[in-house]
Amino acid sequence: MNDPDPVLFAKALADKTRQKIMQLCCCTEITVSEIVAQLDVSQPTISHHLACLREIGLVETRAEGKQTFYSLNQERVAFCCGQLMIRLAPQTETTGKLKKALETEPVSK
Amino acid sequence: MNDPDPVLFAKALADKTRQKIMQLCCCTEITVSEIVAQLDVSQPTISHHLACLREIGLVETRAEGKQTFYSLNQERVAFCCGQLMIRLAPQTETTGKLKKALETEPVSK
DNA sequence: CTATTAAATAGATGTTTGTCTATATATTTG
DNA sequence: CAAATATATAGACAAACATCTATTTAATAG
Repeated sequence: MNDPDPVLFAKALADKTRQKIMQLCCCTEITVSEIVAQLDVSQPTISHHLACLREIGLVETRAEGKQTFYSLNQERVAFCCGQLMIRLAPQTETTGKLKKALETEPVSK
Repeated sequence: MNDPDPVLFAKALADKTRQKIMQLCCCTEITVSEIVAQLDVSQPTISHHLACLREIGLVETRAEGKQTFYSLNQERVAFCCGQLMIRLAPQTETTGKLKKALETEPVSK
């Protein structure tokens, strides 16, 4: 999947519920029901937010029987945050260090 | 000004016109008129977006006669992008390197 | 002091978005 | 196959938002 537009990426993060979901599936796979159980919104709303995140490749999906496991694509999130930093704060020391770090790690993932 | 909420920060970036404005005032001071001249939206709309960005401290202002010069607070933008990365992509190599870079520079700035 | 120019504010309007309920789809179980 | 369970989709609706025009405020120029 190609790199998301910086505006679309920001839009994806611009909601409290979605950021919570991202944190929940950040370091582990999690099912929709488990997310629903932890947040105070309906199951269709969670599914809707997951669809948003999936559309721009921020979460990945693994079906297993009735359940669907979601997990955050942390590499992509980190990359997009880095792109925002480079685009919108090119002259800071922080950004300089980030760029240098990315160079020394030629990894695209 | 205290650190902006990660959701509010993302919301501020979640608009094409605002990201363009941020790029225009990223590396130089610029007046409202100059921004208006470069983007295809009305002056009040630009002023409105600048007010959004100012509210959460992403731009700074300097009045001079009739004109108001805006400039992006790149340090703050970089910091907030870094916070997002750390929050939402804590386990990536990129994030690890960013954190390390931030430690070796104890500056809070 | 009046006219002009720069920017901000007010109010209106159409679009986007987050949420809900209801329903559909798909998988497993009995 | 029928019931139960997990998730997705459809449609409705209200709140938030991006934009515009009109107007106000503030500063300079004549």
